[in-house]
Amino acid sequence: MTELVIKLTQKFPFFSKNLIQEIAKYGVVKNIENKTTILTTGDNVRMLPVVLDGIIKVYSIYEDKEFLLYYLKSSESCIMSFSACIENKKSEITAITESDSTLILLPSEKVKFWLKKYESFNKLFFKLYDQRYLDMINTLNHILFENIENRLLRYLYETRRIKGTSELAIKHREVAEDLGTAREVISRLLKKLEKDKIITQLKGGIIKIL
Amino acid sequence: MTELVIKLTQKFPFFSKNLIQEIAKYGVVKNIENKTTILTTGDNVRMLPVVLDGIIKVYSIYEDKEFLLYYLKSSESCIMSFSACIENKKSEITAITESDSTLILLPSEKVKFWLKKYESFNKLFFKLYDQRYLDMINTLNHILFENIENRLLRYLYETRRIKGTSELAIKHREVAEDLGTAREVISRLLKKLEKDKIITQLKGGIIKIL
DNA sequence: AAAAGTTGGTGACTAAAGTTACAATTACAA
DNA sequence: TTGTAATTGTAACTTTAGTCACCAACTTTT
Repeated sequence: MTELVIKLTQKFPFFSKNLIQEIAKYGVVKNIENKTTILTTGDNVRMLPVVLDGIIKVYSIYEDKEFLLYYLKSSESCIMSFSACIENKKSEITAITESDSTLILLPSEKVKFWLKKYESFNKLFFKLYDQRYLDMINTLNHILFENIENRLLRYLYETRRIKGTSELAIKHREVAEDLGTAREVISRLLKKLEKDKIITQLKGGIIKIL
Repeated sequence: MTELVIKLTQKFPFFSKNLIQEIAKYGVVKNIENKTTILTTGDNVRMLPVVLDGIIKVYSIYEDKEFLLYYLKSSESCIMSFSACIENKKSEITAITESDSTLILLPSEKVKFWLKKYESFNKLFFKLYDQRYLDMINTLNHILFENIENRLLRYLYETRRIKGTSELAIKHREVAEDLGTAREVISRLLKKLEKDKIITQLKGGIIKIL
């Protein structure tokens, strides 16, 4: 049993031996370093990326304005790439690694085939769609009915959860883009959160959640 | 060939004869009159509604505040009911008929079964998820980066498209709820659009798009 | 037809967040 | 280390939209 098979089995315990074998055979493993763009709006998607290790940030871009849609973690795939991939459409999103990551790229033809052949594979994507859609409904409600301060707090807590650390090395500018607002607004609010003893800002541009 | 089979064949030309037969056999057709709630947040979903005729409005409700997620038209189904249905979860949405409508209710067990057995059935739901997700990304960008006036215009044009008429019988209060804003704001803006000769407001609460 | 409820119109006010403009600080490279 | 670029801080201002208060018009109920 190769290392890849072992890893795939760990990450996808609900996949059958056969499916794992096929994925290992046709998938292309790639190590990608932090802050690398793996997909941009408009790209043709011929291979579906699935995350083995690392974190990937998925953005929508609308008239030059970014907005964070979701993070991809280990064992997850990007539903927007999935749909672009199986329908031969162009990518509607931009994906950037947020840590050194390992992906496995699955050829779109095989993805379509596995979708028919393996129920567990099929189910995974329905599940991802569902999660992402519910998530989107929440995001939408937050944008509509909550003020930015709460959205910022939510963002900080969520980022801590995803990254697994309370010390977030992230620029104000980036936070602003992720939330679809202006840098000044974030600087102001972070100062306020500091005053309220919810965070501290260490030197080196690190936001520490208390 | 029964009337139902004929109708199903029209609405779902990509479904096989067998699938159509099964749907006709196990589906329950319901005629539902305008403004009827067919599903509320928290309901158990044991039957998946698929629209044969009519229009259905699907809402999310967040702390008493409604927000229009999408309209369902003929040949469409509600992905949120779908996911609730196949995973035995409770509904996260509220659905209300916007015209006298005909639905066919599919038992969740059969839905799960058809999903495996019929590729065309499986594909339909992936397609719906995809459409709805892309739609959501757009909505999100509009909320974040456009002012309410534009969002209102978009809403009016979209409603005209869905309803197939330029004379929309809709209350200001309802428009406000759909867009997640306040009634006064809508009244003010509709007056402005009237001044700008983009709409007129007829008596009886009808908004006519020019 | 009078009363009660619903809907729409509007001015005045408030709050929130986006913008401008620039200063201060920190990081980085020559 | 010194100059340059990137990042952060902040005050003042503007804009947008949400809120309040109230009235008028229209509808429905009694």
